[in-house]
Parts: sequence; C-alpha cells; structure tokens
Amino acid sequence: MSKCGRKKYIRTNLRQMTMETIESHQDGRVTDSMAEGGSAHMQTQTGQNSIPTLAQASYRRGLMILQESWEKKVSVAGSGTGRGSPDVTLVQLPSGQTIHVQGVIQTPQPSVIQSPQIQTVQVATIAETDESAESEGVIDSHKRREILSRRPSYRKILNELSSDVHGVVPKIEEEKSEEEGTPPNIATMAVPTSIYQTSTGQYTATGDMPTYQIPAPTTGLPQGVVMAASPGSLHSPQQLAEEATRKRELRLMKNREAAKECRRRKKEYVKCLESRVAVLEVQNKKLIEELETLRDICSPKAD
DNA sequence: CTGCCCTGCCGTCAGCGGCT
DNA sequence: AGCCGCTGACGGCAGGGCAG
Repeated sequence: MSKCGRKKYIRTNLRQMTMETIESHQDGRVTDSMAEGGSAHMQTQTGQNSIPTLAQASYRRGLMILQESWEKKVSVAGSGTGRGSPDVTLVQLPSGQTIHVQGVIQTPQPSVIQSPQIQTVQVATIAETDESAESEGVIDSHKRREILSRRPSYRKILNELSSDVHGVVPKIEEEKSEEEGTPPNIATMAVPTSIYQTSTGQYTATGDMPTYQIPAPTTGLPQGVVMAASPGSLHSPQQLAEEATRKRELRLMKNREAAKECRRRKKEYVKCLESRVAVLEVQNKKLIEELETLRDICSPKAD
C-alpha cells in the first residue's frame, strides 16, 4: 500500500479537518473536545495497519462533528420552536425594557463540537484498536461500513443546511459554477443515459441529455470504446465482448467524471463548514458578551 | 544534486441507496 | 431486480520544500 497515500489522507484531511478546525474552536470558549479528534489523531500515529480505519473514522468524524456542531448551533440560534430549542429567559432591564435571552450558555451543551453518537463511534473504534492490536487489519469492511455509516451526499447536506439557514452558506449549484474555466476541449460533464460514440469521437446522448465530448484523442480515452450496436443486433462472441468493453469504458468514464464532481463538492462542503465555524464562533462570542452584559446589569452589585 | 517527505490531484474499485 | 449516481478507500503520480 502506498503509505504516502494513506499518510497523505490522514495528514491532509484529518489534520485539517479535525485539528485545525477544532483547534480554532478552542480558541474561543468552546470547551475542549480534542478528546475525539485528538485521540484519534494520536492513534493514527501508532499502528500502520490501524491507520486506515482510524483515519477514516476520524476524518468522517471530523465532518460529522462539524455538521453536528452546526446543527446544534442552528437549533440554539433558531427561533426556539425546533427540537431541543434552548430556554428563553425574559430579562427585565432597569429601563423597564424586557428582552428575550436564549439560554445559549446554560444549555446542556458540553461542547459545541461533541455529539453522543460520535462518542459511541469512537468507543467502538478504540475498542477495536485495543483488542485487536495483534490481529488488526482484520476489521472487515462490514464493520467499517457500520461504523462509518453512509451519509447523504454533500450536495444534499449542504442544500438542506442552506435551506435551514439562509444567507450563511450558498447552496451548491446543481451543476458546477467554478468550471467556467474549463478548457473547451474538456468535457463539461453530462450524464447521458445512453451514449454512443460517433465516428467523430463524440458521445451523443440518445435522450434529451447534453452531449459528452471526448477530450482530444491524445488524452487516452478509451480506445476500446466502439460504436454501439443496438442490443438486439449482437450475435457473435466478439461483438458481445466489444459491447462489454464498451460498457466498461463508458462506466469508467462516467465514474471518472463523477469522482471529479464528488471531490469538487466535497471541497466546497468542507469550505462551507469551515466558514460556518467562523461565523458561529463570532456569533458565539457576541452572545457570550451579551450575556455577560446582561448579567452585569441584572445582578446586584457586589460592592 | 539527491533523496525523502508532504501535498494535491487523479483514476479505479467497491458498496450503498435511490429510482424505475 | 437491475441500473446508476455518489462517495469512501486505495494506489499512483507530479511538484514543491528541505536536509544532507
């Protein structure tokens, strides 16, 4: 295995997501939650074989942490009608003015970036690490899948969150926005339902889908892609093999584009989360300051 | 200059979930 | 049930930085 790849994965994603972001939380009043990202991070430094699992868990956890913190914040800062909405206290100012103060600080919220589920996951992960130190590497993919249960797509998540909180984070466009700079000979991806190669090297969608244009022939696109025949007209084994090859190349091509798109969305998603963290930190500070001010006003003077 | 490490990006595979 | 899109995981490559 390419340690570089793994290390890279761990270092970039884990460090950036878990450490930097969470650390940036800490500079405020947010209580320490490094126990999660931090411990996972440390563990990844230990065993080679356990690195993938732990790192994956940590990375995902990082994302989950960020998202959950956001959701918590949103529920706190929201109108108070949602689930788990904070207490709203009426505070009478000396001037007679009554204001609503939401119990931001008092809320049983040990850390903005903690979540029970996440801890559960971590326990499971650590337990695995401990007891399978010798037999590690045997964490089968099923277990991993369970731990790292699938989440909705980044686009979905972002769009949902965006609809929750307007103006904080822009939605991810259905189809890219930053690919305007795409060289003209690079395909702007369409997702054709069925594509056939023309003699000019163009994939033409049969439906009302846009067309996928092959980059220059020099880009190593599937040579094996052959003219499609209508399924019924395939008889000889060679034709069948060609058809299979064509399908495979087509699938690879689509997946290639999908992977690119996915990475782009992921980046955008992470950026959004980071910007949310920044916004919420500011918000949090303001609320805390406000609370202090109100306390000063309301509480009897000690001296 | 060379070797090593880090980082970013890419292509591919596997598996899940939604859709028809 | 099969197809298809999405995404985690993995391995590879290129480029930059740095120490020897």
